[in-house]
Amino acid sequence: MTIKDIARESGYGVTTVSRVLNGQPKVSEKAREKIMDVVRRTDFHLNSNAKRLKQQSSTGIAVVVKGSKNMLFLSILERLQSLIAETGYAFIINYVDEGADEVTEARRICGELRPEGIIFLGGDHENFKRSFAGIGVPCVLLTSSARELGFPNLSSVTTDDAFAAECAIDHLVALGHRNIGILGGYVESSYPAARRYVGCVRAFERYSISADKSRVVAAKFSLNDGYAAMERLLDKRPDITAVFAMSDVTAIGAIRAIRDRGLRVPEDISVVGFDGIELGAYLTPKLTTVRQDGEAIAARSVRLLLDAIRGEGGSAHEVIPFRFFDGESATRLAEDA
Amino acid sequence: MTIKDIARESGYGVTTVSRVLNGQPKVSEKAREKIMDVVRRTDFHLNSNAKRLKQQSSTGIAVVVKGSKNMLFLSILERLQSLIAETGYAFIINYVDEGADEVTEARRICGELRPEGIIFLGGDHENFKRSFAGIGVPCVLLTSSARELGFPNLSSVTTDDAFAAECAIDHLVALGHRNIGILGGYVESSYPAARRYVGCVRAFERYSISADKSRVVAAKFSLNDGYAAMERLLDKRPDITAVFAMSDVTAIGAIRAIRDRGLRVPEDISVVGFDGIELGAYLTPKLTTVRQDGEAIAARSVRLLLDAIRGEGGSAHEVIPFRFFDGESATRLAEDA
DNA sequence: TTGTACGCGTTATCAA
DNA sequence: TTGATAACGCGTACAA
Repeated sequence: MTIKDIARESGYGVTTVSRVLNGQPKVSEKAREKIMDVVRRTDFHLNSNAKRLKQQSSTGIAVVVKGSKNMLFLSILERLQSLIAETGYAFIINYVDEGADEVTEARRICGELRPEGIIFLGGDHENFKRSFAGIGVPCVLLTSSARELGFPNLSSVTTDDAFAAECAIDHLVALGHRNIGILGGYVESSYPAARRYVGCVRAFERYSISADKSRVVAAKFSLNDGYAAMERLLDKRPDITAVFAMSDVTAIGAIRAIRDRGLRVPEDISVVGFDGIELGAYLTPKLTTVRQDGEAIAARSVRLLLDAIRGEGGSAHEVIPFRFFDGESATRLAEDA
Repeated sequence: MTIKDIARESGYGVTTVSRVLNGQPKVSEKAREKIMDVVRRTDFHLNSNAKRLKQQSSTGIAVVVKGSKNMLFLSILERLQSLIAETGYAFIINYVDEGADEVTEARRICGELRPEGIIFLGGDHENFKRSFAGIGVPCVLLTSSARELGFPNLSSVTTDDAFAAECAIDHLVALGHRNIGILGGYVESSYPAARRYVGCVRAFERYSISADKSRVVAAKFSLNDGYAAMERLLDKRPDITAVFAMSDVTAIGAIRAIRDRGLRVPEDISVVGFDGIELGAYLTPKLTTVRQDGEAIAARSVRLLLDAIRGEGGSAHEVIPFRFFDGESATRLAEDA
């Protein structure tokens, strides 16, 4: 069943059928009705491969997700999909492992699927430096600033990670904590993790707290990595009274580890997370955290990408405001501690 | 940049280039090397639109997800994506709201994107009865049996929902509970919810417990719906001592609601969930639940779909075993209660 | 082993 | 307002 069949069936030519199907003007009402009639009767749909081949356009918008355990990504992803669905683009999703090279993967996708644009949900700057030059379509990197990468076709939307982390540490210090552990992402490969670490150090310096490496343990943003990292931290520094986890899932894993050691949260160890996933407010204690505005991040990034696809405006690097959420998982340090 | 350019550049014809690019035999080693050389140098990729147009094939495998709040779906989705990635198909994802018509949506997708097959993650039998006949490609429905729908191109992979729910109730009864509330999905539109309810009733009958409708509250599978449903249940039946929630996220929402009323879990109210999401074991108390084998569900469904796409084997309806996970959120009914 | 030429289904151009 | 026809880039009969 092709446009030719519809043409024959309706008594019109293929051009007219094409016009009707694409809602173009310059078609008589009579022709439109007659053709739509046949189309409906036969449940005909345009072949998008042929259409895109002809129009030199492509499959849709590809999303490359790095690290699927991160619940913030999941909520952003959901938002992205509904925003992209509204535009009529297909939504092609690809998960890559946290250790994988998302940019090389994106190049492969570009070659095979020819997306109009790519959204990177998480990404390693090193990979971008090494391979991004080969990518021609507009891209947006989320939760990691690409400003200093300086690619003309790469925008980014982020939270001010350093400042947000600083706020988290501020909060803990204000509660009397000075012996604070950090469960981080991998600072070398994760730009947000690096920024958050910078924020921590900045706060420590302000309070003249030594930024002791022995209180920092790297962890992927997942429940079990948070758990394992917290165990290591407790082994190395049983004296800590508070922990800042660079993602909420890490924090949740950490809380489980703390409890499995027979300690309480927040009485024995205060925990502050990062992300502000919906789940946090359902936990007991409610997770104290820095809330990234996933909705806004998704909305802005789609906006930037669509503008870039339309050729309007070059690359932009936006910073979305965060909010500190004062939950119950961090409390004042007991006087006698 | 097309294969013509590569042909010209390499001094060979398009056929040879095409053969090399598709790894076909009947090409001299010299030609292969020379051509691959040019391909690499120019970073050339085949145009998938043209390729698929020619091969009458399509975009990839579409996945229609109904109800994105369900964390079990998320883990299945992740698994699906990596399995499908291995096959070389593109992975096209579409979320539809829990109230929406996923089958009509799938028909739209079929028309526009021409996927080779469709995986439905959740779905309403009514929608399938009404509109599925228009879909020609092989499909698999997950977490809801399509056996009685009887479509030749619709397979399904499920858990034995009725039996699993029965086990959950058994567990509660064994702990001494007889006044058990149910936080369910919408029985009219969700087949798994209906099956789970059947299992509950079956268990109640065995123990001569009245299956009182006043102890049943419908809820979508999300945190806030679980919360709201539990509030309604507590209003209607403050005398319940245990709750069976038809999904883990519902259970987590319910636990928050119970605690916000000043009650304890499990001391005052025992809670059993359903799904067995990874998170459950990180909560305090650890969630007692029925664990669906998401990994196996994903693996089997991809297998079934690929077989069907290759024209091997018709529709099949598989049931994946579940395991009861005895956590800490359900405990023995206090004697004096 | 290699090349020529055609057609996949659509849209764009141009003439009617 | 309409229609014939030429691309779009690829795979593949068929010929060499």
